[in-house]
Amino acid sequence: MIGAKQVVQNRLLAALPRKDYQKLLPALEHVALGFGEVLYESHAQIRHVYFPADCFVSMLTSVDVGRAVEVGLIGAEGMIGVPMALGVAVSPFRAVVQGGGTAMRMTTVDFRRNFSTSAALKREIFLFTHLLMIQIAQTAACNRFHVVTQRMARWMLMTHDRVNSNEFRITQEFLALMLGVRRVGVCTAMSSLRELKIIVYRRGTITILDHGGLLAAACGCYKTVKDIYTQAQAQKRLLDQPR
Amino acid sequence: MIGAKQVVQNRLLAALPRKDYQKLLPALEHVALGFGEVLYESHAQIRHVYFPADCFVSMLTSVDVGRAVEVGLIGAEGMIGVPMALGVAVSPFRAVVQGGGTAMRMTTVDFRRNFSTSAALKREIFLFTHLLMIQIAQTAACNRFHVVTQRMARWMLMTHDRVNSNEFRITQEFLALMLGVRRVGVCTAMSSLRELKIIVYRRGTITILDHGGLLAAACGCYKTVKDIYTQAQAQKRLLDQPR
DNA sequence: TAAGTTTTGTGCGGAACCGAACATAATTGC
DNA sequence: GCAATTATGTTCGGTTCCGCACAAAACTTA
Repeated sequence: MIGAKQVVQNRLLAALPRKDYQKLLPALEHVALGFGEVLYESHAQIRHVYFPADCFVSMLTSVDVGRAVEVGLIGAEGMIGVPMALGVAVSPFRAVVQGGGTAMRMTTVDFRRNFSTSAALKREIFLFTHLLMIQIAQTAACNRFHVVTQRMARWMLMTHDRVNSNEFRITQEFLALMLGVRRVGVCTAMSSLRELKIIVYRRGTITILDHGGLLAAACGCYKTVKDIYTQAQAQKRLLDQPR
Repeated sequence: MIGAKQVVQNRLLAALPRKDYQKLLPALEHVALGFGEVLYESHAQIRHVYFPADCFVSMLTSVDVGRAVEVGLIGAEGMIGVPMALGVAVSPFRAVVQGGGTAMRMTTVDFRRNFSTSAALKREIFLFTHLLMIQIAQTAACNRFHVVTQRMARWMLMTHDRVNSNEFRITQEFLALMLGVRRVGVCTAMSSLRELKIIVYRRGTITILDHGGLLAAACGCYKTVKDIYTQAQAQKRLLDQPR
């Protein structure tokens, strides 16, 4: 079981050279994160950075009072606490655990020390920061142009990539909060996908039946961001080879 | 005239200690940027980073084909080419000069060298990267929740801050492209602000009459982001004092 | 001054979504 | 099994914005 955890661990850490990773290990703490857990409140001090293993986390920006929308979704491919890499210890976003699971975490103090002494860690985290920025910007455009069904399908695909399963737990109410729409809108969109036999669902559990159909139902924003992530990984492997 | 340019120059560079700035100077080139000039195409190689003096630049993200929306607006407070600071030499966004003027620029080669050897420059640029990320995320939320008039008023306020004038040139057509709406929508929104005596305009020129009124017409997103920028500046001054 | 170009204004039917309220179904706790 | 709770489904009037088309006004150029 411990061995298994080592295998499915955070990909950002996994990409580090063994030496750099060994140096980090003493500062890393294994934690279990439950659904709905709030890692950062908006504008609050960051105490730990998190490297998701098999959980994933929503980054939310709020406007006015009470209204919020998801601007980023981070799983095993990244880190929660990107501002720390930019020298800021305050999170501008609310970070909420969307899918429960485990993660490695590190205190900000440990992070600062390790970050400044590991060029490989810097490289990985800066690249991820760049990718996160692209994801957020694409979400901005997506929110402007695409209808609920498309955006919801995109959300399901992004989630699918992060849970590595065709099934995941989420209520319409919660999904509506992420997309910043009424639950009624999600309800309508979900039944339309069900009629097309793209998904099935019952009380808090969604199952993807037709991945291709879901891709077709989603806007291009999913593919756009995914391709950029994939490309970045490919280029990294290319860089790693000669060494 | 040369002296005047030195005074109104880019605030990010102005915040550097004299020593760091002197080191940069030989690599900096003064350039004039005209309205509509494209500094980066989306997904294209970055050749220079730009430090706006009295011009400002829109960052655009596109979806599908032909449809795009502004996700960030950068003036003298920042730099164009943030990905370079994250080790990426490709711009994910299209960068278009929105208000003509002058800027300092530096080749990517020079930037890489100077960036790695100036802790102060790093600190400034990383902080700005953080702020830009917040601006983009706020735009994502704004695009989701706020109506055209509010978003347009926000755009005018952001532009006002960057041109330091109550008057600036922009056509409804162009403004519609930035906000990702029809020109008709901008037309309606602008006439409603005119009726309220908040602005006047004629053929490509907008004049702000009532700044407070414009603030009230805009959504909170303007103030939210502006306050974070201001706060970051204040904290920097605080840090600088003891030295 | 006249013609051409650019910019701004208006009208219309339709689609998507909102707020609010209420109805039904599945699950949990007693 | 029954009540309470949670989740999903449906309806309705109203608002905002869309695509499209066309008209009017302002500025430029010959």
